[in-house]
Amino acid sequence: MGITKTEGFPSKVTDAALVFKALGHPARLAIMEYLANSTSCICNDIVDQIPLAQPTISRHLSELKKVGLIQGTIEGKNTCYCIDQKRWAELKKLINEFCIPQNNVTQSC
Amino acid sequence: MGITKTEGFPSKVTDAALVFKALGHPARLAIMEYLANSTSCICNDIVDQIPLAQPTISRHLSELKKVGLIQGTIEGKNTCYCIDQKRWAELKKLINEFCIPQNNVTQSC
DNA sequence: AATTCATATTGTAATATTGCAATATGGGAA
DNA sequence: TTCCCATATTGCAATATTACAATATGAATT
Repeated sequence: MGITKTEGFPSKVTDAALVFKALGHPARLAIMEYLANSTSCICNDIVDQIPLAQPTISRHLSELKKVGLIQGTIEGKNTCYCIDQKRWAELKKLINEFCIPQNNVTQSC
Repeated sequence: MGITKTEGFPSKVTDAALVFKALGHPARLAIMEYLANSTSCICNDIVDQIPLAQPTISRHLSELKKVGLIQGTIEGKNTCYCIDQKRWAELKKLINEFCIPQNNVTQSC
Protein backbone atom coordinates (compact mmCIF):
# COMPACT_ATOMS: atom_id res chain seq x y z
CA MET A 1 0.00 0.00 0.00
CA GLY A 2 2.94 2.35 0.38
CA ILE A 3 1.52 3.38 3.72
CA THR A 4 3.59 2.76 6.83
CA LYS A 5 1.76 1.27 9.78
CA THR A 6 2.69 2.98 13.03
CA GLU A 7 0.08 1.60 15.40
CA GLY A 8 1.42 -0.89 17.87
CA PHE A 9 4.92 0.51 18.03
CA PRO A 10 6.25 2.56 20.94
CA SER A 11 6.32 6.23 20.00
CA LYS A 12 10.04 6.25 20.70
CA VAL A 13 10.46 3.80 17.84
CA THR A 14 8.27 5.65 15.37
CA ASP A 15 9.91 8.96 16.28
CA ALA A 16 13.39 7.59 15.76
CA ALA A 17 12.31 5.94 12.52
CA LEU A 18 11.20 9.31 11.18
CA VAL A 19 14.62 10.76 11.88
CA PHE A 20 16.40 7.83 10.25
CA LYS A 21 14.08 8.07 7.30
CA ALA A 22 14.89 11.75 6.89
CA LEU A 23 18.59 10.89 6.86
CA GLY A 24 18.00 8.01 4.46
CA HIS A 25 18.54 9.98 1.28
CA PRO A 26 21.91 10.93 -0.20
CA ALA A 27 20.89 14.53 -0.79
CA ARG A 28 19.56 15.04 2.71
CA LEU A 29 22.55 13.34 4.28
CA ALA A 30 24.89 15.43 2.17
CA ILE A 31 23.06 18.57 3.27
CA MET A 32 23.40 17.57 6.92
CA GLU A 33 27.08 16.82 6.50
CA TYR A 34 27.62 20.13 4.78
CA LEU A 35 25.82 22.06 7.48
CA ALA A 36 27.61 20.22 10.26
CA ASN A 37 30.97 21.21 8.85
CA SER A 38 30.23 24.83 8.03
CA THR A 39 31.18 27.68 10.28
CA SER A 40 28.47 29.92 8.92
CA CYS A 41 24.90 29.31 7.95
CA ILE A 42 24.59 28.54 4.29
CA CYS A 43 21.74 29.40 2.04
CA ASN A 44 21.82 28.81 -1.66
CA ASP A 45 25.36 27.50 -1.38
CA ILE A 46 23.69 24.18 -0.76
CA VAL A 47 22.20 24.29 -4.24
CA ASP A 48 25.72 24.61 -5.66
CA GLN A 49 26.94 21.69 -3.58
CA ILE A 50 24.21 19.17 -4.31
CA PRO A 51 23.76 17.80 -7.85
CA LEU A 52 20.01 18.33 -7.93
CA ALA A 53 17.71 21.05 -9.16
CA GLN A 54 16.80 23.91 -6.85
CA PRO A 55 13.16 22.89 -6.31
CA THR A 56 14.23 19.39 -5.36
CA ILE A 57 16.72 20.67 -2.82
CA SER A 58 14.12 23.01 -1.43
CA ARG A 59 11.85 20.06 -0.84
CA HIS A 60 14.59 18.07 0.87
CA LEU A 61 15.36 21.05 3.08
CA SER A 62 11.75 21.32 4.16
CA GLU A 63 11.72 17.62 4.96
CA LEU A 64 14.75 17.97 7.20
CA LYS A 65 13.06 20.95 8.79
CA LYS A 66 9.89 18.95 9.35
CA VAL A 67 11.65 16.44 11.61
CA GLY A 68 13.49 19.25 13.36
CA LEU A 69 16.96 18.39 12.13
CA ILE A 70 17.53 21.83 10.70
CA GLN A 71 16.25 25.33 11.10
CA GLY A 72 15.68 28.00 8.48
CA THR A 73 15.87 31.70 9.04
CA ILE A 74 15.01 34.26 6.41
CA GLU A 75 17.65 36.95 6.11
CA GLY A 76 16.57 39.42 3.52
CA LYS A 77 16.92 37.83 0.13
CA ASN A 78 18.50 34.68 1.48
CA THR A 79 17.41 31.91 3.74
CA CYS A 80 19.86 30.70 6.30
CA TYR A 81 19.78 27.00 7.13
CA CYS A 82 21.59 25.42 9.98
CA ILE A 83 21.44 22.45 12.30
CA ASP A 84 19.19 22.95 15.29
CA GLN A 85 21.83 22.16 17.89
CA LYS A 86 19.45 21.79 20.81
CA ARG A 87 17.18 19.42 18.99
CA TRP A 88 20.17 17.71 17.45
CA ALA A 89 21.48 16.76 20.88
CA GLU A 90 18.13 15.16 21.71
CA LEU A 91 17.98 13.33 18.41
CA LYS A 92 21.53 12.10 18.73
CA LYS A 93 20.57 10.59 22.06
CA LEU A 94 17.52 9.02 20.48
CA ILE A 95 19.58 7.64 17.61
CA ASN A 96 22.22 6.21 19.91
CA GLU A 97 19.64 4.29 21.86
CA PHE A 98 19.13 2.28 18.71
CA CYS A 99 22.59 2.53 17.23
CA ILE A 100 24.49 1.19 20.18
CA PRO A 101 23.81 -2.47 21.01
CA GLN A 102 23.77 -3.69 24.58
CA ASN A 103 27.26 -4.75 25.59
CA ASN A 104 26.06 -7.18 28.19
CA VAL A 105 24.20 -9.21 25.62
CA THR A 106 26.09 -11.97 23.87
CA GLN A 107 24.64 -13.45 20.75
CA SER A 108 24.84 -17.07 19.83
CA CYS A 109 25.49 -16.52 16.13
CA MET B 1 9.80 10.11 -10.14
CA GLY B 2 10.28 8.08 -6.99
CA ILE B 3 13.79 7.35 -8.14
CA THR B 4 16.66 8.50 -5.96
CA LYS B 5 19.57 10.13 -7.76
CA THR B 6 22.88 8.84 -6.47
CA GLU B 7 25.29 10.20 -9.06
CA GLY B 8 27.40 13.06 -7.86
CA PHE B 9 27.46 12.01 -4.22
CA PRO B 10 30.45 10.42 -2.50
CA SER B 11 29.86 6.70 -2.11
CA LYS B 12 30.30 7.12 1.62
CA VAL B 13 27.21 9.29 1.61
CA THR B 14 25.08 7.00 -0.52
CA ASP B 15 26.19 3.98 1.51
CA ALA B 16 25.30 5.61 4.79
CA ALA B 17 21.99 6.81 3.34
CA LEU B 18 21.06 3.22 2.52
CA VAL B 19 21.66 2.19 6.11
CA PHE B 20 19.65 5.10 7.47
CA LYS B 21 16.89 4.32 5.03
CA ALA B 22 16.78 0.72 6.20
CA LEU B 23 16.43 1.93 9.77
CA GLY B 24 13.82 4.48 8.76
CA HIS B 25 10.82 2.24 9.28
CA PRO B 26 9.19 1.47 12.63
CA ALA B 27 9.04 -2.26 11.96
CA ARG B 28 12.65 -2.53 10.91
CA LEU B 29 13.83 -0.37 13.78
CA ALA B 30 11.78 -2.44 16.21
CA ILE B 31 13.31 -5.61 14.80
CA MET B 32 16.81 -4.21 15.25
CA GLU B 33 16.06 -3.14 18.79
CA TYR B 34 14.64 -6.55 19.58
CA LEU B 35 17.64 -8.36 18.15
CA ALA B 36 20.10 -6.06 19.92
CA ASN B 37 18.55 -6.87 23.27
CA SER B 38 18.18 -10.60 22.87
CA THR B 39 20.63 -13.08 24.26
CA SER B 40 19.73 -15.69 21.70
CA CYS B 41 18.94 -15.56 18.03
CA ILE B 42 15.26 -15.19 17.42
CA CYS B 43 13.33 -16.56 14.54
CA ASN B 44 9.58 -16.38 14.34
CA ASP B 45 9.44 -14.71 17.74
CA ILE B 46 9.81 -11.51 15.77
CA VAL B 47 6.48 -12.15 14.10
CA ASP B 48 4.86 -12.25 17.54
CA GLN B 49 6.54 -9.03 18.57
CA ILE B 50 5.77 -6.90 15.53
CA PRO B 51 2.15 -6.00 14.73
CA LEU B 52 2.39 -6.88 11.07
CA ALA B 53 1.63 -9.95 8.99
CA GLN B 54 4.27 -12.60 8.52
CA PRO B 55 4.95 -11.91 4.83
CA THR B 56 5.45 -8.23 5.60
CA ILE B 57 7.93 -8.97 8.36
CA SER B 58 9.72 -11.39 6.10
CA ARG B 59 10.15 -8.61 3.58
CA HIS B 60 11.48 -6.20 6.19
CA LEU B 61 13.92 -8.84 7.39
CA SER B 62 15.27 -9.34 3.91
CA GLU B 63 15.69 -5.61 3.54
CA LEU B 64 17.74 -5.43 6.71
CA LYS B 65 19.74 -8.36 5.43
CA LYS B 66 20.31 -6.63 2.11
CA VAL B 67 22.17 -3.74 3.73
CA GLY B 68 24.04 -6.15 5.96
CA LEU B 69 22.53 -5.10 9.24
CA ILE B 70 21.40 -8.60 10.09
CA GLN B 71 22.23 -12.14 9.22
CA GLY B 72 19.95 -15.12 8.80
CA THR B 73 20.87 -18.73 9.40
CA ILE B 74 18.57 -21.62 8.68
CA GLU B 75 18.34 -24.03 11.57
CA GLY B 76 16.10 -26.89 10.65
CA LYS B 77 12.56 -25.63 10.58
CA ASN B 78 13.44 -22.19 11.88
CA THR B 79 15.51 -19.31 10.65
CA CYS B 80 17.75 -17.60 13.10
CA TYR B 81 18.21 -13.88 12.68
CA CYS B 82 20.75 -11.82 14.48
CA ILE B 83 22.76 -8.67 14.15
CA ASP B 84 25.92 -9.03 12.14
CA GLN B 85 28.25 -7.74 14.83
CA LYS B 86 31.27 -7.28 12.59
CA ARG B 87 29.39 -5.33 9.99
CA TRP B 88 27.49 -3.50 12.69
CA ALA B 89 30.70 -2.10 14.11
CA GLU B 90 31.61 -0.75 10.69
CA LEU B 91 28.17 0.70 10.18
CA LYS B 92 28.14 2.30 13.60
CA LYS B 93 31.35 4.05 12.68
CA LEU B 94 29.83 5.15 9.40
CA ILE B 95 26.72 6.41 11.14
CA ASN B 96 28.66 8.33 13.73
CA GLU B 97 30.58 10.18 11.06
CA PHE B 98 27.31 11.80 10.13
CA CYS B 99 25.60 11.77 13.49
CA ILE B 100 28.28 13.58 15.42
CA PRO B 101 28.77 17.20 14.41
CA GLN B 102 32.19 18.78 14.46
CA ASN B 103 32.85 20.27 17.87
CA ASN B 104 35.27 22.83 16.60
CA VAL B 105 32.66 24.39 14.35
CA THR B 106 30.53 27.14 15.83
CA GLN B 107 27.42 28.12 14.03
CA SER B 108 26.07 31.63 13.80
CA CYS B 109 22.46 30.71 14.28
C1' DA C 1 8.10 50.88 -10.82
C1' DA C 2 10.78 47.50 -13.05
C1' DT C 3 14.24 44.17 -12.73
C1' DT C 4 16.84 40.73 -10.61
C1' DC C 5 18.10 37.37 -7.34
C1' DA C 6 16.98 33.68 -3.90
C1' DT C 7 13.84 30.62 -2.55
C1' DA C 8 9.23 28.26 -2.08
C1' DT C 9 5.28 26.06 -4.09
C1' DT C 10 2.63 23.57 -7.38
C1' DG C 11 1.71 20.27 -10.97
C1' DT C 12 2.85 16.20 -12.99
C1' DA C 13 5.01 11.88 -14.32
C1' DA C 14 7.76 8.02 -13.08
C1' DT C 15 9.04 4.91 -9.81
C1' DA C 16 9.38 2.92 -5.07
C1' DT C 17 7.41 1.24 -0.90
C1' DT C 18 4.24 -1.01 1.94
C1' DG C 19 0.95 -4.46 3.31
C1' DC C 20 -1.50 -8.60 2.88
C1' DA C 21 -3.69 -12.73 0.72
C1' DA C 22 -2.44 -16.51 -1.58
C1' DT C 23 0.83 -19.61 -2.45
C1' DA C 24 5.25 -21.92 -2.50
C1' DT C 25 8.99 -24.38 -0.06
C1' DG C 26 11.13 -27.34 2.87
C1' DG C 27 11.95 -29.60 7.37
C1' DG C 28 10.32 -32.53 10.96
C1' DA C 29 6.67 -35.31 13.15
C1' DA C 30 3.09 -38.62 12.87
C1' DT D 1 3.91 -40.63 2.74
C1' DT D 2 1.02 -37.28 4.81
C1' DC D 3 0.37 -33.64 7.67
C1' DC D 4 1.91 -29.58 10.17
C1' DC D 5 5.02 -25.77 11.11
C1' DA D 6 8.08 -21.89 9.93
C1' DT D 7 9.42 -19.05 6.56
C1' DA D 8 9.95 -17.13 1.78
C1' DT D 9 8.02 -15.51 -2.48
C1' DT D 10 4.66 -13.66 -5.60
C1' DG D 11 1.00 -10.79 -7.11
C1' DC D 12 -1.59 -7.30 -6.57
C1' DA D 13 -3.55 -2.53 -4.96
C1' DA D 14 -2.90 1.63 -2.51
C1' DT D 15 -0.03 5.12 -1.33
C1' DA D 16 4.43 7.59 -0.93
C1' DT D 17 8.55 9.49 -2.80
C1' DT D 18 11.38 11.74 -6.01
C1' DA D 19 12.61 14.92 -9.59
C1' DC D 20 11.99 18.79 -12.38
C1' DA D 21 9.61 22.47 -15.18
C1' DA D 22 6.89 26.13 -14.50
C1' DT D 23 5.48 29.43 -11.65
C1' DA D 24 4.86 32.22 -7.51
C1' DT D 25 6.76 35.11 -3.88
C1' DG D 26 9.25 38.47 -1.82
C1' DA D 27 13.38 41.28 -0.89
C1' DA D 28 16.83 44.30 -2.65
C1' DT D 29 18.65 46.89 -6.35
C1' DT D 30 18.28 49.92 -10.24
